[in-house]
Amino acid sequence: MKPKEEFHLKQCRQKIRAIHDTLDVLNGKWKISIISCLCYAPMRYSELLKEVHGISGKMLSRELKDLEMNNLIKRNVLDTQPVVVKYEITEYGSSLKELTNVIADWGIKHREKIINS
Amino acid sequence: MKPKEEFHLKQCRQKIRAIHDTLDVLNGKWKISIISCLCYAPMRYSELLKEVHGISGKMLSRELKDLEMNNLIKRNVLDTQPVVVKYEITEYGSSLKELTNVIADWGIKHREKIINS
DNA sequence: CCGGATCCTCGTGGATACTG
DNA sequence: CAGTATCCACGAGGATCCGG
Repeated sequence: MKPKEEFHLKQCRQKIRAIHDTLDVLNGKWKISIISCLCYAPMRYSELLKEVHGISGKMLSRELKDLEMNNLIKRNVLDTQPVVVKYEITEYGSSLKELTNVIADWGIKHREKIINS
Repeated sequence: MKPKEEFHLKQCRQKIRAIHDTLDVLNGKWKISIISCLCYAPMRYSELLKEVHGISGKMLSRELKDLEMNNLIKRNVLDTQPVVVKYEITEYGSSLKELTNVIADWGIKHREKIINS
């Protein structure tokens, strides 16, 4: 193998490892949507349940717990009656905003392509 | 609700729909890695099996079939003995390159953050 | 070498009912 | 309102063997 190819291959492997690292944190089909949603505004549990279309209550609470563990979102319990819980994105979580934008942009293009074919 | 908030909410919903569209095509934990790999060079089945670390043969062939159906990659059977099969990225598939870069970049940052904490 | 077929396991995820 | 608990179905995904 030529040195140049070998270099490319090394880059490729590093990239795959990095992608795997990201997907470990954002696994499942909901987490990116939740992050994207909370990038716009803090939201309550019930609001997320409506906005993230198709998610069930169990999955939402599970995913929220995961995201909180990874310090991507923050859970705020407001001291009211009845209880109100607000989820908001952390500073670290907002570093994912570009990622969500790129994914959403491609989705829009893809949808157009499907419709036109 | 104020008009401005309502506008934001609309944007948010559209974005979530777009994200879902993308994830429908790139579901599972392997497709993005495969795409990223083929962005570097066309590869054979057995090469991908080594490069995409952890994937099993069954999953690889299944994912490749999915990606081919969505016109993101192309399967080339070379007329040799024994048979050689090369997978390469299509023009449409290469429109995902930016996406893979952004995901990989975040993965690298995230790994650094984990190590430093 | 490139997979397909088969069998098996386990996690994902929905539905529903229930608690504070 | 904001979840938890339980039950259940289904598909993801691994292991292994087989065929062109």
